[in-house]
Amino acid sequence: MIVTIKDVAKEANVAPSTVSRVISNSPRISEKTKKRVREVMEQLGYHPNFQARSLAAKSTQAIGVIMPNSAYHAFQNPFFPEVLRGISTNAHTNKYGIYLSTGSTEDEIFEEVTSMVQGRRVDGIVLLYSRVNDKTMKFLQEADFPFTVVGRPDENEERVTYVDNDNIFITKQITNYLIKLGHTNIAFVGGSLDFVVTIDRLNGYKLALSEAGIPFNDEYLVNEELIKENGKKAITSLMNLQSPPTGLVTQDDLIAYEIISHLENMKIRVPDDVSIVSFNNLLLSEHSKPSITSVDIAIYQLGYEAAKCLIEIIKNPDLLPRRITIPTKIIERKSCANNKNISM
Amino acid sequence: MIVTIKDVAKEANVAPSTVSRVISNSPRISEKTKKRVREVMEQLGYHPNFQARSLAAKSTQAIGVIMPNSAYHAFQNPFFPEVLRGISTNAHTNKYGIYLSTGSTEDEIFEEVTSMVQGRRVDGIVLLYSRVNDKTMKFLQEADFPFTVVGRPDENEERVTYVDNDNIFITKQITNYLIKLGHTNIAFVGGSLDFVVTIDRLNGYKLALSEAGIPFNDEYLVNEELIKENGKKAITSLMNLQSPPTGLVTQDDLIAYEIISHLENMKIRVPDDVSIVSFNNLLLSEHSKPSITSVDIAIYQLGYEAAKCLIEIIKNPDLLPRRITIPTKIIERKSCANNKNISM
DNA sequence: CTGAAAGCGCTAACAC
DNA sequence: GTGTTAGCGCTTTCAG
Repeated sequence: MIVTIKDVAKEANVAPSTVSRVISNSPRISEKTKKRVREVMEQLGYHPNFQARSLAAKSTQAIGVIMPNSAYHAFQNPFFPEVLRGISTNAHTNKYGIYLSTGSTEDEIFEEVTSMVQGRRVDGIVLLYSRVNDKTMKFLQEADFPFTVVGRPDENEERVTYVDNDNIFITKQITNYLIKLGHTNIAFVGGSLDFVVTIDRLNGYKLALSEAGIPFNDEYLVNEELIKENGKKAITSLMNLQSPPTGLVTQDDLIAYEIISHLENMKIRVPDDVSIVSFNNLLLSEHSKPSITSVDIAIYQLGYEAAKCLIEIIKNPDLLPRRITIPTKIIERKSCANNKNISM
Repeated sequence: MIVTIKDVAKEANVAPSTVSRVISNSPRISEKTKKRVREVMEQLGYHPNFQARSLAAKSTQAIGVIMPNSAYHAFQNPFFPEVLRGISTNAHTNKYGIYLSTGSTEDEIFEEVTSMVQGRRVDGIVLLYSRVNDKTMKFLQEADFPFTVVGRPDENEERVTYVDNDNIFITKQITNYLIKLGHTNIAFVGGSLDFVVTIDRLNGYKLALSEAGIPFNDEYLVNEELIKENGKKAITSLMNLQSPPTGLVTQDDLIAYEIISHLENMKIRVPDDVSIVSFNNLLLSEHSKPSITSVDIAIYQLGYEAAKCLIEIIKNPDLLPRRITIPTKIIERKSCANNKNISM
């Protein structure tokens, strides 16, 4: 019923190894026999068995993608499909399949990764997040297993290959943009400081402030999670500060929309009263009211390069680690205005 | 370096077959030896090799998820991460992995599916779309390979297991909602008629019209793709009809946002001048201006059930095909109003 | 209750 | 250029 390499070999009057070589298109086989074997394969409807091939060749032709499925990384966020699309496009052109893992907790992720690695389910792994002191990443390093990460690793930066934006720089830029519009009371809305991306962006923000001689005020630090839990409360308390912010640096357009909605409920207008800048430049941000000034971080590219580097490493494990920086672009729209209070 | 079942066997003074039985928790092994073997496994850091197991047992413990990566299925749409989350949650609790395939064209998808099936990469497949006359689905049926689909199959409905909303009914309902508000000029914005979901929803829409005695006008049929390509043009020509619509039934909140944005540019107010209803109930739709009345189709559930049914079929191939209908809910918000022209 | 041994379908030396 | 053969690591009869 199942047609194997032996059946093909018999039918084509060659040895199984010859068929195997035809499959891998070995140059040591004459075009004539290649042609004949391929015809038989076609005729018999032969398809190589991945498991058997993996077992014998010790390569699975699949890469694992670790995608945190947590409250932190809101799943309704288009970030993930977009990176995935990048990864899968590259993987596919290199004939690699994608094995997806979505753990909810750190332990679950760790468990899945170890079993993927030890059980040889995949040839390499791309990590879609970078958190401080991550045992999964440590495990991967210690096991010397091929992996790349989307984001900057917390530790051993020089020893892992990763793809990232220059988050410090770009956040400094976008904060400067607000400063140049006359804003000095600028809040930073970000995710957990367990994630390196948050740390980097916060540093960029602080850098811009300090270069402009604006003191850092930690009342202006808002945790994204608080907004997701109870946005109204979080925004209310922010705007009820003695000197409420007139500018907001947000990490994600989705959060920006939500904040704007709450502000409007409080009769605070964007951009008239408060200016807001954000990241990710979702398609939608062009059409929202107001349209949002957002940093395009080239999500697709991030995924594409991460897969590309990973496959290079798989093919040549001695490759030196490297950092790929994906350029970003500030897309200026209508969510920012000059600070009205500038003369105060 | 790699610890195999033999190493464990030697260390525990049993035969490899015994270790194998311990792994599958065979009742024929005494608790005593189970315990001992497990200790050795732990101590040696043993992890079973998936490939070898698959090859010998002819089961991969992985399900394939086919996700069309096309312009039609805008990838920035949160639909996919959300179904995926449902699928992966269920798969994971059943100890199945997820193998992802994202083809861009019909042929690419077909190619990937055949190779997944014939190459025994997966034990079953969930199809994340249903299109008219789909050769991939036909192939799966003919090969008698376990699969489920999210959406209603075009053909052989009674012979495949699928998970869907009652799209005809719910679209009729939501159209009725508009009719009850006094709208008679109601446009339908939908995707390609190659997709069964579009066909069903269009039928629901037509049903509502006909029951209300409103003639169907095909000038009110707008193709979603046109909006994605050139929304401005599409909306302009719709609103410049002799009698422009005062109500809109849209297939996706994302499209709704975009339409609203174009309408506002034309100084047409939502909901004052035009009412709009939509599907998917994205998180965001609560915060958009105006907030959108949308059908919650329980995307997560759709995925969860599709995976559940698939795994049941894999475990018991003789199971009869069945249809799972996931209930929907209309979430009323602020994008609709009574028709001002009602007295005209 | 446990062991021995024969594969699963393929690849990769090693021959010739 | 092509064939022979010995595994890859596991499961599964069949014995005992």
